Amino acid sequence: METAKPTKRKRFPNASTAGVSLADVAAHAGVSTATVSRVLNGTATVAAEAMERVQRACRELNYVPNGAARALSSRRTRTIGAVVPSIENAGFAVAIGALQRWLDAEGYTLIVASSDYDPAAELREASLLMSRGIDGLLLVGGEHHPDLIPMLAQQDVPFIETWTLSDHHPCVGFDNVAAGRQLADYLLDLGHVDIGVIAGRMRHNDRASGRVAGVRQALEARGLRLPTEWMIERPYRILEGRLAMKALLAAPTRPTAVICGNDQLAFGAIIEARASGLSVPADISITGFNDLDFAAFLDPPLTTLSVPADRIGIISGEYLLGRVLDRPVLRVNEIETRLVVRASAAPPRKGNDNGNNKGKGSRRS
Amino acid sequence: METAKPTKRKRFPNASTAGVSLADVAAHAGVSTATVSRVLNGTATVAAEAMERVQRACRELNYVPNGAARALSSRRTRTIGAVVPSIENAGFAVAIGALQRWLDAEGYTLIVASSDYDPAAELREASLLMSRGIDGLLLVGGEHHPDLIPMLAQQDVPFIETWTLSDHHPCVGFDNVAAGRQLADYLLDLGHVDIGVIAGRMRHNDRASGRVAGVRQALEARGLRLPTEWMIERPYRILEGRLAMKALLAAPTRPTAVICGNDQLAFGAIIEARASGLSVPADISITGFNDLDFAAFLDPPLTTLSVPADRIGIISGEYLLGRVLDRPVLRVNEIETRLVVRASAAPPRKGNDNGNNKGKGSRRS
DNA sequence: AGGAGTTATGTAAGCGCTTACATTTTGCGC
DNA sequence: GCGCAAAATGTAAGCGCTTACATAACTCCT
Repeated sequence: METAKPTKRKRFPNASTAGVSLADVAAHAGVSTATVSRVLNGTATVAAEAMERVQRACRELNYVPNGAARALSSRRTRTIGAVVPSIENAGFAVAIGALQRWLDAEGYTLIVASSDYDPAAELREASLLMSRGIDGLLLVGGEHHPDLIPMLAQQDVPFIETWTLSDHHPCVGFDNVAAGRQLADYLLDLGHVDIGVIAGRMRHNDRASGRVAGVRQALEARGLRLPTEWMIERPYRILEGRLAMKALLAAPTRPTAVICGNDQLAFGAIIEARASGLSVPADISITGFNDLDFAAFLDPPLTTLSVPADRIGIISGEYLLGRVLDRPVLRVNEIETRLVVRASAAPPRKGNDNGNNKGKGSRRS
Repeated sequence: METAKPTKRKRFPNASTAGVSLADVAAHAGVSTATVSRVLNGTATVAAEAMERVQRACRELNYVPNGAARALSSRRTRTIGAVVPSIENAGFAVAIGALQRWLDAEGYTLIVASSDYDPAAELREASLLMSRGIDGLLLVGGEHHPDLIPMLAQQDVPFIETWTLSDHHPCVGFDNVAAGRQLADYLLDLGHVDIGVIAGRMRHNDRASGRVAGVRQALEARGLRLPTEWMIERPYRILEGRLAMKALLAAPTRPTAVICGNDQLAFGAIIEARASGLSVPADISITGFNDLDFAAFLDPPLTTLSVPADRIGIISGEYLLGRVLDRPVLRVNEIETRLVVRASAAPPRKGNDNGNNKGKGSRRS
């Protein structure tokens, strides 16, 4: 046991060697592997003639670099991760699309995972992304599993919270409470006092919750409140918007205006209102959120709050790569939302005959 | 020079050692790194007691594996790549979403890149994905840059062409020509003879071209043809659908039915038709393609061809991982499309007064 | 107790690339 | 030509993990 014999073993005796390695390029070009690496990465001055020989060798050999080797030795993957609540949500898709294009131009790759609005899933996905190796991580919102941020700190992975503003963490977004307030104030200024809300799922969704809180604030500032039966939560889908509006119209009294958590819910709400014989916005005003692609084309064209989701994507990329590459970055990046007034909201009908007169007294604070 | 002195150098003297390595876990658990690896990957029998010690060590040390090291040594990245024409295209988004969820359940990661319908960009993106390391690649359609397939073969990367059927390559999809023919036959059976087409961009888009070819075949089988001025190409966006319909309505004679390349174009076409004073489908029938989320909610609800995009994603995953893991796979995977008849198409009005009587003779072959 | 076979575990090579440090080459001034 | 400084290039360690092969431990049978 103490005199273990030195042995010579072959590693991977049957392994395929189809790939061209950096060493092959170096031999072909007549330089060291270090010089090949320098040429490929632009990390040092290389004589023009040697550079040309290396580049020709890469072309002639059809060299494809091994990213895992590069990541392992450089301790950088040149990959950014993003965990979003739902990939199919168009707002996130726009931001992700913009981020992916921006990163592409910077020579970086984006990996996207989804959490289905569940903080435990977000933690799990983030952990998986980190074990695959990411140089930075985009998160959505400000509410996470308690182990997530410490884990990112331990692994030294820069992150940014999007669609929200934060007192402590890097962020790009807007004040969701103010956004909700803005929509409610717009309807209140039109003369509405009976305002309902169709929100997305709010559990673990601080953005949706914040906007509803903003609506409540605006109402309370005018001595009004949001009754329980006018507060509906539904997943962000057209059909769910229909079902939510159906529930609102079935309430003992009806609102004259409805603030929807996004444009898909608003689309469904409009369809259901009209199917119920109501005219939009004459009988009931409806607003959306996000100004998705189809919003302008609805009948009537949707009044909605526009969020430049592509800016969120790009600023996230700038922040994360700024951190990776030690560039100066802003911790807080506020973007502008914009109320896009189209035709789905109007002053309430005077002399309503839809049961509102009966409920008006009970909604004053 | 001949007597080079042996030197001892420190690698990364200032490197941060924040990460816990497999060696740390091994030391903590009192086993070799090989045993830790065996436990984590389930690649060999390990005594229950040792396994428990390893798992506890991972938990106590918050061990996060280094994916690059794993990929380099195992020659597997456990990552699948996908190059799609446009990430924001909802049909592709559904397929990608389904693939991503399926791969996630298999412990694999998906990286998505976009080509903007450009074969040169597709080649570039595929090459980048390969240098990052992918175990398989999803492609869209059957038309590619000539260097792409040979490069995949050289790198030994399994691939699959989606949304198409192929005589030579792995594929999952449907016959695009037959799909176009089916839509045209449906309208012809309703009695239409004056049929226009609003297609997506067809250059390097064999799917769109195939469907238009199918429309032409159906017309020609009945002694009809598709006039040049009724063949419009537009990017897949709602606004473009409006512009295309505007062009069709400005033609000397108008079609009584329009086949749109996807539901977004159809949406825009419906809006423009109605803005022009036409009733859909009474004055002009319109069909879409893909049965996107909003199709059923349009006014009138859209008649469209439904493609199970999620099936495309999942079957792609099964095929690619089957290849990676040496499971039996089918080269050709045909999926069913389905004509979803809603309310946007109807028999043509009798005794049309929109100029069609004048053009009828010139469209007979 | 010894031998054979099976199971469990350890050793050490190496996956492909990067880069700190060492060495060589080049250019310039005297 | 020599000396010095700067530029260019080479050497070799090692990033963290996997796994082929070697060795040790265990079990069963005679």
